[in-house]
Order: sequence, then structure tokens, then C-alpha cells
Amino acid sequence: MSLNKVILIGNVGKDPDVRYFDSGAAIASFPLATSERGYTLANGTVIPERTEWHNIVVRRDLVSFVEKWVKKGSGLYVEGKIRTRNYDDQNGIKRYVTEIHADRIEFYNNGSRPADSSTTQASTNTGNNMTQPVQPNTGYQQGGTTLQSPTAPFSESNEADDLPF
Amino acid sequence: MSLNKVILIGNVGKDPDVRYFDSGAAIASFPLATSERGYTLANGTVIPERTEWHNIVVRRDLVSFVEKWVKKGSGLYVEGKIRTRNYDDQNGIKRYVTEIHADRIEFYNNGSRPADSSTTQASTNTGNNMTQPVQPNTGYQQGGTTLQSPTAPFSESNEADDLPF
Amino acid sequence: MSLNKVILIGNVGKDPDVRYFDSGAAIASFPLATSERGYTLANGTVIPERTEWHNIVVRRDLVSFVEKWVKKGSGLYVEGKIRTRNYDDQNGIKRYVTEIHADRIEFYNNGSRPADSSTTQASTNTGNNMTQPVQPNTGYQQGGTTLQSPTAPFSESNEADDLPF
Amino acid sequence: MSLNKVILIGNVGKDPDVRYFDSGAAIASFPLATSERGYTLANGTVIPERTEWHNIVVRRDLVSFVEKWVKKGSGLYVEGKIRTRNYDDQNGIKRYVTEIHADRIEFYNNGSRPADSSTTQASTNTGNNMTQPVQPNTGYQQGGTTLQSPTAPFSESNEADDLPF
DNA sequence: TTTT
DNA sequence: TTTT
Repeated sequence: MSLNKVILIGNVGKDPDVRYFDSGAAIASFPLATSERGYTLANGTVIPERTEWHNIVVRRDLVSFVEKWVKKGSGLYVEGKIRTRNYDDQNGIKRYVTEIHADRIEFYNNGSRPADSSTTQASTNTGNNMTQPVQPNTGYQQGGTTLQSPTAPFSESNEADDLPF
Repeated sequence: MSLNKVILIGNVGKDPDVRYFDSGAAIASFPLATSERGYTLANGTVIPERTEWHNIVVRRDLVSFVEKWVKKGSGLYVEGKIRTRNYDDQNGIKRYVTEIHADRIEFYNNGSRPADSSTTQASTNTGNNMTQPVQPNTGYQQGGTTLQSPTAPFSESNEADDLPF
Repeated sequence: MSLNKVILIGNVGKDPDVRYFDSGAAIASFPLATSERGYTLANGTVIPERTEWHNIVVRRDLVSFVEKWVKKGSGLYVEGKIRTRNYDDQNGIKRYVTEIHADRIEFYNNGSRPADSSTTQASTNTGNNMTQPVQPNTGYQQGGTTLQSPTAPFSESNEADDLPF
Repeated sequence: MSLNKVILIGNVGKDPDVRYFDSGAAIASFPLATSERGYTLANGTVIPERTEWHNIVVRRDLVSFVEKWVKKGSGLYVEGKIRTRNYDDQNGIKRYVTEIHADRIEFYNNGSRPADSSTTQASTNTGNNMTQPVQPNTGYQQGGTTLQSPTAPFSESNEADDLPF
């Protein structure tokens, strides 16, 4: 009986870092900022704006989407789960990093049109013989039965799960 | 083992309808629109934009917040649950209406400042000796106006925010 | 700027109804119950348990998963969006039905093992040369680039969107 | 334009740590485990069960609820937001800790009755002249103990539930 | 450190 | 390091 669900809307702090492995697996990562606006209490205390930075990690078929479309400054909707991994730093001390493993990423309109969870899947599932827009109509999500093709066996994606980042 | 959770971001279709009852109870309701943007398929088929209208229902202490701040056109973040009620129409036929009973409402910036789930509760808890902004800094959720009582001033809660634990 | 997101955990009220169309499109639907438990107020008033029924609608690649695994009584985690459609009843009166269009379905352990959003996608993305378990390890979700195969063109899935159920 | 939302269902790893400050502020914290079940890939690779530990932090009026009811082993539903804070360790090196600041906590039935987001608020708002159950009927959320004031008894809010609007 |  |  368990659920681990994260929903974020925020802005990308810098261009994604994308890495490919010999196994064929790939991983992308980038920082995403969410902000709480500041306010003033009744007693005059000023609570300043506060920005939270999230480490977004992307695997499998989401990687190519991120590599192609996500840039510094992009406004994104991200769904995923929390994962904390640990590693030993240069002093042999165990350190922890918490990341958001994304299952779904959508562009969250920078001023223009609305986005919706439904549209996303639809317009995503294209990208073939269609002329690509300068910005994607929508987003992307993990999943899909056909990922298990011989050229991208599922086990690889999961081996990547054990990589130290 | 049950969960019934709805998260919406959209725009208010018309000014809320607010009703008060002899019992002291109050209820507010208004339509909220969420939109999926349209797109064009690879084969040229045009899928038009689609707007979904949700009946938002508000009770208890959220009512006064809605009455005061929510207007036609307001951009809102709404959390709640789905409820379908039925009634007999003029022909004695049972009819069903599905509504979203809101547990939490926040203003979702119309172009200006960001909002965050945390800020909301804070700046909501106003209504005392504080000069009211023209638009609320934030939103509201079920429960909690009385946090800003003299015995538990809000600033204290926030001082705790800086404690190393 | 829009979001329409529903998260439900509940039990299936009866075996899914599955329909196939000449276009190749398919649709499955079933009722899902979520329950609020009853309680007694301080003044002695008894608030009884309340069950909410949701109309779950499933399309595309989720259909075969549902047809194969989902049964009356199944405990499910469902993510999706709200959609209200209308039709004219036998008296020519416009009637409305609100449905949850599922983007993701997972089995939510009936007493046994925990489920998690991540696991789900993983164990789902198999189903090839693997011997099938009596009950799936997990669930399923919409998406996947390769859905747009010639035998299941995307436009068909969307034509189904206009069907009266 | 920002959202930072976490939804967890899991089990408490040890009894909460509760601290009170001179200011009157209080804070509670405890670890919560979510688990992904293991599975076997088509190629025979065994992916073991994986447990994720979350640091839950609770403030304000949620603290007393946690102190009273939450124990090691408790099955909880937790809603909140992600926050990462940093501090300098004994070697003067900056370290980071990511925590989930809870806005809402509910008991998630250990085998028995269902829970629902609505019920929660209701049965929570007790703590007056009512005999307390051994385990709370439900959960709690930020804000709102004072709803059960004489001028706004909870039963009234619920009578409104039956009004045709 | 929890649960199944 | 992003956005407003």
C-alpha cells in the first residue's frame, strides 16, 4: 500500500545534461525551480519570496524529448516520484541527493495557449512524418508497450537505474 | 482503501453564486473552465481546442474567501474531490450532476507573480488588522482562519521555518 | 494555463464493458467506487459512510490491459482527467454524463504487496515473450510514441472521442 | 506560475520526534516509507523491491495531531510540498536535506475502513466534548481546529450537504 | 526505520 | 540556476 507522487510546475534553471551509455540507455537531468511568492504578515513581518530547486531526472523515451525541446527557462509541468540516492563523497562520507524521477513532462505555456493532460499524450504521439513545430505542441510521458523493442530492451533502462546519478 | 482527489487549474466562468442558510451554513458555487489546446495530426486532421467546464462547490470557511475574491475570469488552482448528486427533475426523472467539492483554492497568477501551495495558507490567514490588498496574495483552504489569533500569531510559525530542523 | 487531473483509488463495481469499432479503435468503461467512511459528530449526529461512483473510460492501449486484467472487485489506482459529455435522451432533453478518462491504471494491492508509480511502468512494459502472471504485477498507462502505427492510426482513437459514451 | 505538490501513501518508520519552542511554535518530524514492489523482467533479471524513505516535517496545528495519533508503523496519507534546506556539517561542508512539509495527513486504513479526503476534515475537527476514539476516525490538515466552535458546529456544515445545490 |  |  504505497504511493509516491510528485507534481511540479516551474522553470528550468539550465539546459538539460544528457548522457548516453554503451548499453543504449540514456539519462537527462536538469534543475527545475518552483517559487512561493513572498508576503507580509499582519504584524508587518515580511516573508520573502522563496525558490525551491528540484533535481529532475529523466530516463528512457523521455530523454530524447527533453534533449530536443527542454531549454533553460522552459516552463514545465513535471509528474514523477521522489527518489533519494546516496554516494560516498571524496572524504568517504555518505551523502544523499534527492531527485524527482519524471514520468511525464509537458510544456506549460509561456504566456500563450493552455495545456491539458489529455492533449499532451495526443500531440506527443506524433513526431514521425509530421513537420515538427519550433516548439512542441505539448509534452511527453513514460510508458507505452512498444518500448520493449529489440533496439531498446527494457532491461537496459533499468540497469541505468543503478547508475550513480 | 480509497482516494478521491481532483486538481484543477483554470478560469472562472462567472461570478460565484453564494447562498446562506438559516443554520449558519453557507455554500458558494461557480463554473471553472479547463482547456486542452487543439493540435493537428500528422495526417492533417485538426483536433480543435476543447474546453471542459467543472461545477465547483465550496463550503464552510472557504465560502467567504470565494465571495470576497473570486470573480468571473479569475485564474484559480482548485483541489477537491468529485461528488455526484442526483435529484428528480420536473418530469420526475432522476438526473445527475457531478461537482467538484473544493478543499483548497488558490489564485493562480494572472500574468504576474508565482503561487505555491505553502504561501497560500500563510497569506490567507489574514482578515484581521491587516490592510487588505486589492487582490489576495494567495488563496485559501478548508480550515484555519483562526491561526492568526493573538495566542498563535502567524509570525511565530514562520520563525520556526528557520530552525535547523 | 490549465490542468485537469484526477487521482482515484477504489474498487471496480462490475466487469468492464469493452467495445471495438470498425476503425480499429476500442473503448472500455467500468464503474469505480471510492468511499468515505462514516463518523459520529461530537453532538451525536451520525454521518454514514458514503460511496461515490465514478465512470471510468479507457481508450487506446489501455483497453487491452483493462479487458485482460480488470474485474469486478479489482482494487485500482486510476489517474486521468474529468470529461463531461452530453447527449439527448429519449425525450429530446439534453443530459450530461461526467466521466473520468484514464491515462494510467494500476492494480492497488488487495491486501498483499505494495504498489508504486514507478514499478508500474516497468513491469507493464513487458508482456512479450514473458510468461504472464495470473494477476499483473502492476498496471498500465497511456502514452508511447509507437502507438501511431499504421494499424492503429492516431486519428481513429480521436474519432472515438466523439462517440456518445 | 508554480506548483510544488507531493502525495504519499506509506508507513511511518519510527515514532515522531516532536519539539516545542519558546515562541510557542512546534514541529514534528518522522520518516515515511513508500515501497515499489520488485518484479522480474522478461530476460530473467530480477528487480528487487525498493523502499524510499521520506522525511516528513509537520508544523502548526498538525503537530498536536501527529503527536497524539501517529506512531511507528502507522499507515499514512500525506500531502505536502518538497523543501530542501542546507546546513554546514561538522567539517564546515554544506549539506542538503530534502524534506516533505506536510499540509495534510490522514490515516490510511490498516486493513479496515476506507479513508477519503472529505471525511478527513470532518472527523478531524473534533477535540471538544467528544469522547476520543483509540484511533482517530481520520486525519488532519493544516488549519481548522476551530471550526467546531459553538457558532459554527460541524453538524451544520453537513446538513448543508443535503441541500439541493 | 515501516509495511506487504 | 529559472521564472514573475
